[in-house]
Amino acid sequence: MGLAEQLGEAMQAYQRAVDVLDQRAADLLGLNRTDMRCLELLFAPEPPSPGELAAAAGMTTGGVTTAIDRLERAGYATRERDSADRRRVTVRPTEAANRKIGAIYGPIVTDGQKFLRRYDDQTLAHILEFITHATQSCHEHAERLSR
Amino acid sequence: MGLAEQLGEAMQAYQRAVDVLDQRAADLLGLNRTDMRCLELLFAPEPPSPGELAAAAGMTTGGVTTAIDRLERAGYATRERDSADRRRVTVRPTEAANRKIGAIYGPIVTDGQKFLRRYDDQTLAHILEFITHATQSCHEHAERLSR
DNA sequence: TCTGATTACTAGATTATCTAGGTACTGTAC
DNA sequence: GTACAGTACCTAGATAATCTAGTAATCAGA
Repeated sequence: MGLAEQLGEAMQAYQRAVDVLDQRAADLLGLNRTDMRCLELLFAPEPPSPGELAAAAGMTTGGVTTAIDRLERAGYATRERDSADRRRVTVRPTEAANRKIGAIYGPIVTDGQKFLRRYDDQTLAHILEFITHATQSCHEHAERLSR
Repeated sequence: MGLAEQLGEAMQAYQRAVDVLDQRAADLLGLNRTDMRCLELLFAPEPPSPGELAAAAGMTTGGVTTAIDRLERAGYATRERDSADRRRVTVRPTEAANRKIGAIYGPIVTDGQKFLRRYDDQTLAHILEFITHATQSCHEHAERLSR
């Protein structure tokens, strides 16, 4: 089996591991997986509206409304009405959510950063390039599957 | 921002992208996310028992039983009773599940393999090493969070 | 051969999610 | 400015998923 093929399998194994970890994180936060997933999506570069969240999470807007209700009640998210278009709402993670998520995932990130010190800049650039490509690829294929 | 830090953010973005993709895949298979998650876990090196599946998926055995029922009914999994210990059951993905999952994720893997051709073996080895480490790290931290 | 532990399953209660429709707001055409 | 179509989010009731608690079958050790 070639290295590229091994890497394919490794990516799958990585996904399974992340999934188990996310479950533990959800347990700790007292959230079900759907709410956890919504919460993670709130950390995207632009905080989404409920509608965008519904599209990204593959839920109905009604379902998202109650999910946000739960996140808000648990203190992990806030709604903010858009002043320009008062129909629109922006959902943001709270500082508490930031902190708790940081406490859970932070050590893993730190671990990773430490591990990465063994590589030179060119190798790092290549890894970054690969992950970025994989991300782009996921977006494209998600798009493909939507049609 | 250093390369290692950028990579940290890239990994997060990657997770979000995978999540959206998984949702589309679940839609196509006609499964909810929990059942999809169980199905993915069936592709682990050793096909799990319902109990192991429950532990990995963070569900109760009762919940897993009905999830497997649905997967079986949909033709994606089969139960097989252990002949040595007749209390135990092994849950396996079916050929149909293999095929459908392949049809969905295969093109992405192919894409990735193609992209990887630009790297020499040493770089590939480093990327593989990084992903393997990240996987190991997830396992360890999931363990940490369980206590 | 008991006894206690383990494994998976079941029934009823709880919780989450969807469907369908409502309300509030926006922008456009008249 | 008024009516209208479109958009964004939310709500109520129905459906579906999940858990809690308890059961049956099997196993391993005294």
